[in-house]
Amino acid sequence: MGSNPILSVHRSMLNPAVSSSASRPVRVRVAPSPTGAMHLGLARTALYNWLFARHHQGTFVLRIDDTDVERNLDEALAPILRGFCWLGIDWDEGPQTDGPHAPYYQSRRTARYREVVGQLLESGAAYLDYATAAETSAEREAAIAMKRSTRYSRRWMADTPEKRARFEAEGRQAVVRLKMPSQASLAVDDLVRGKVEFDWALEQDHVIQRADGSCLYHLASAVDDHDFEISHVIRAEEHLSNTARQVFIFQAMRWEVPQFAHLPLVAEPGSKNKLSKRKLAQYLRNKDFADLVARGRKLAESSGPEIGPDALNPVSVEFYERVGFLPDAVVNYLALLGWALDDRTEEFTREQLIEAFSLDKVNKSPSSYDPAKLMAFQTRQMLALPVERRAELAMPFLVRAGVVAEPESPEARGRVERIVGAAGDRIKVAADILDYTDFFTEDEGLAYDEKAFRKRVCKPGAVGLLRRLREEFAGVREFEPGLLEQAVRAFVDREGVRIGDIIHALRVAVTGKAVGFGMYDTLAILGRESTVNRIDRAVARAEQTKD
RNA sequence: GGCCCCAUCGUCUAGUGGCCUAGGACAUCACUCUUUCAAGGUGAAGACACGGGUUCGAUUCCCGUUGGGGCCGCCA
Repeated sequence: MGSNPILSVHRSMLNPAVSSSASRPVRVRVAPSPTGAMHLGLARTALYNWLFARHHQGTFVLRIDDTDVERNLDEALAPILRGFCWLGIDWDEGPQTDGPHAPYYQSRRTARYREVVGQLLESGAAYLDYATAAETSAEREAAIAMKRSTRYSRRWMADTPEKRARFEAEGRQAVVRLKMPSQASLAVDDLVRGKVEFDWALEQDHVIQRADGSCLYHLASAVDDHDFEISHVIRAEEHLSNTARQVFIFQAMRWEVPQFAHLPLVAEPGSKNKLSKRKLAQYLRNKDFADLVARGRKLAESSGPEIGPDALNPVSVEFYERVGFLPDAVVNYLALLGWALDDRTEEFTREQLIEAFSLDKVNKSPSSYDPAKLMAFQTRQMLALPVERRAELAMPFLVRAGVVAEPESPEARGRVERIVGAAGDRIKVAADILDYTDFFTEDEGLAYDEKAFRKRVCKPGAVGLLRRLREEFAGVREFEPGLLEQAVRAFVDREGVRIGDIIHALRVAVTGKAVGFGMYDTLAILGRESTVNRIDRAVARAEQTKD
């Protein structure tokens, strides 16, 4: 049908694309419903809205879509607000800050919604419907079974006072439905997708108000977008099919329709399905995702039960905060998940992002969340931080794990700085410090990797070398990496062995493990006393196991 | 099933008719450095879903096919 140019010209004349010609001040919003956790996808949508607002010196509104009042608002909202704060996405109007259109909670705007419902009813754009929920769902199922359109039959529509009286005599209660047009179509000029068309006849007569007078999402959303003077509705693609019925409300009310921009979905690792909080078990099959989750588990082990399930789920923003990601790294990664400036720029500060961001460079196809790539941004930014700062970020994890006492001593601080310095990019997120708590354990409590111990320390000749090296260490002027290296090199020369012949045994003796940081850094962190003690202990242990 | 959307390396992407023997990043692999593990250095492999048009010329425009996704609630 689109192949006939005359027809399409004709059609587009009948149905001019919806677009606001008047340039209004930029006002955007993100409208989370309080579900108790901030989904990564919401974070990305919020970020794009925020960047768009900041780029255009517009206003970023945070509105709480809590028309479904079953949940405890405060409890469910706090983690979401916290997510915004942590990411550094600040809102100009919304909870706490308020603003000219307060309140920004849908649950407190019901009077206004009812007013609009009244007007819609009056103009004939909506009608009273007396079907029960059971009746409509039975009808819908029958339609599906017969492979017919599931559009509501309007069988219980009360379009005359008589019908209304009759239904009410039956004890029925009315909901309010939108009366969708039965012909023509709507073309929406989407800022990322271009022209999108909807056939009105296929649109459902959506319920906008329940029998108890409470209003539903589509109505509330349209009313708020109008009342809050939202100029651009930037939201996820899952809302694309909702657009027609919302535009219908705008048009019925003769309101100026905002511009729409539908963002590609944030998809699962390695698939195009919508990323979901509930599919954690499945995502664990992805190695990079599993690595992330492992960090959360490690953290939970070390710091006890105050950590809830959302904090352990990388689909939720809270996870990244908990395990010590840098918010800027997450923001940088998320910005690039569905948007790119050019063929090479990947690192952006917030300011650069604001400067560079535009909707016309947003992609159309879903983008899979890739934990490995996020980690690359994180590692890069982490390593760019001075060692003092990284130590500062790591410290709370050690305190919570109970290996550093509070208030921390200058000695502890110095030691953590040395550990962080020696660890280099092995500490990618702040919680990774938890891999190195052995530096804080008592010498007597050091556990050994048994396999490594046998291979390295129980090796013939190793014990003798360790004994003599211990004496060497006892005499080193200062336990400092450079001097330690000199001492060890001199030692192996004297012994006529290669450095590899002793260093592995030494590593296992003092750390219990086969792998670790640079040997001299390790020794310097441990200090003379621990080094000597640990060698003694390992030597004794090796001699015992020999028998 | 209906409607809507989408389609470049494994992943994120550049590309808007000739600059493309398709560029970058992450991941992968190899080599190198090395006291281990990382990191670093060097290099390699790796994509325009398919079929028709339009055009002197298609990754790029059009149509179709296939594939993927979203929505079809008295949820948001």
